[in-house]
Amino acid sequence: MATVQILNTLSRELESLEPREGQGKTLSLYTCGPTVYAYAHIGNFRAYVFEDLLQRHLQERGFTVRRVMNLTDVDDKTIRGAHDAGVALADYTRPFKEAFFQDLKTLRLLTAEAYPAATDPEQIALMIAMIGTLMERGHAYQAEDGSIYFRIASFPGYGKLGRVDLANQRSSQRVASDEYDKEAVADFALWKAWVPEDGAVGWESPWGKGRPGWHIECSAMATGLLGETIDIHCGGVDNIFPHHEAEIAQCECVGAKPFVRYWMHCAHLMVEGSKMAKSAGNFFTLRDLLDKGWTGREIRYALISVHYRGALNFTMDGLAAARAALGRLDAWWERLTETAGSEMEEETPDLTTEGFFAALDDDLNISSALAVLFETLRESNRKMDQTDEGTLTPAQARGLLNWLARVDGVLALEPEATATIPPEVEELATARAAARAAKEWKKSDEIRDQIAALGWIVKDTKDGQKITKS
RNA sequence: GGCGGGGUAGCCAAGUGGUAAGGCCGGGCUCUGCAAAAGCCCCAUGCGACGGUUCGAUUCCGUCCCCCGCCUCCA
Repeated sequence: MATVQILNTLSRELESLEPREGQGKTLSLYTCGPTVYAYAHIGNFRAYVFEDLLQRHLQERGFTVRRVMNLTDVDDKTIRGAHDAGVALADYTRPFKEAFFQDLKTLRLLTAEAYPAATDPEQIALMIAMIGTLMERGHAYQAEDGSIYFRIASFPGYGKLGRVDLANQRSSQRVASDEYDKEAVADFALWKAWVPEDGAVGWESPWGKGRPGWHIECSAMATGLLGETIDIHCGGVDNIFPHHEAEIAQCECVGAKPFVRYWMHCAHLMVEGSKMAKSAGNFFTLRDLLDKGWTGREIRYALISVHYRGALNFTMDGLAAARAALGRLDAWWERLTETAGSEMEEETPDLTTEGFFAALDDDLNISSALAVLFETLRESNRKMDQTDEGTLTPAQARGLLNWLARVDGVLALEPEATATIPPEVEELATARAAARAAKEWKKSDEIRDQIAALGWIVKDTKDGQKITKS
């Protein structure tokens, strides 16, 4: 059995993914979710698609994956958004949460075991309890503004994930302005005391009314739902520091040792060669792309086909390339299905197909995996082109289809269910077939135009007409 | 300034101390009444630059150039 190797951000080394003692083949996976103050953008989805690929491949390798993803539904941006819209916080975030779940479906992302939200009462209670423990142990303190801060000086391990030496940091201007109450500039908020701008948003706590800090949210949810030690924790590289660093500090000071065994981070994406930014006009939500006519699976392909640790340059050309590649895959799939016919016995063709999974074992080397897929496509097509003894047998085609089903368990790129052809189009097609049989080409072409006018495309193949939606 | 990722054909992108996967585009051919689709074939003397080690380097070492990210709440 091959082992799955991944690059652990903590060690910066390739490590074999092994479950904990006594956990059988179960791995827990915590993934940082969206802040629901707006529609998630294509950069966010790059991370989610990477995590989905990871989960699916682990499952293919026989692991049971317990995954949790959080929803941040209270922070400065959501509060400001609700205030500007003149609605309650929950009413402001609800549509974005719903949209998020729709988007997950569009991109064919597996559903997590739980999607805890920061404002869930039980999560707030967990966070308060955790902060209480940190206070008792001297890892946190209340500042003059009433907020609770984590005392970084009390945790020597701080900086180990991001390899950050706090003594050697350039002081940035945005730190200096409002953080006047803290013992040290790097100390981060665990509990933010209520201020008038918070309006109706706030929860009672032993330290007064307020709301949780961002970092404590993930710490509480992760350990609360998955246990003190999490196997894998993922996110974007920008979360390494300070977010994940803070999570480690909080959890390990409360008792989890270690908090996370394997950290994995994906690189950012760029759009048309530059950093995605609203001001640059290259900022896309998933919806924006759907409106431009791209499909979820095309976007999924474009996002999944570049190794997660490399910067991904997301472009319209890239989407077009995804569309073309998928079209080729679809045609092949269909051809294999026809060749296999009703044959159910499978025969393993003489092609090195297992390399697909072996490539993914190597830190999710998707490029090599896709290379195996396309090489298999070409070689089997070559066989199907041959009419004599070199041809692909139905049993071999069945074998390839079974392999393809496993491959697609990981890639999730199967064609959309074909739309049913309306009766009037069906009738026209029959008439056209008759005209073609009679070699009445002009009539045949006219009917083709009529069918096109109804939104369908006719293609003549050696096996007769094929009708697809335009 | 510190830390990290990266520079491979028109575009995207693997990879290896021994002579460059794969995808898209492009070209050719096959199929075909036409069209479209599809299939097959072809497409990097070279892997940011310059040195060095080596029988041999894109791959190792050194120097340099460029791009991107993080440095306190952005995937």
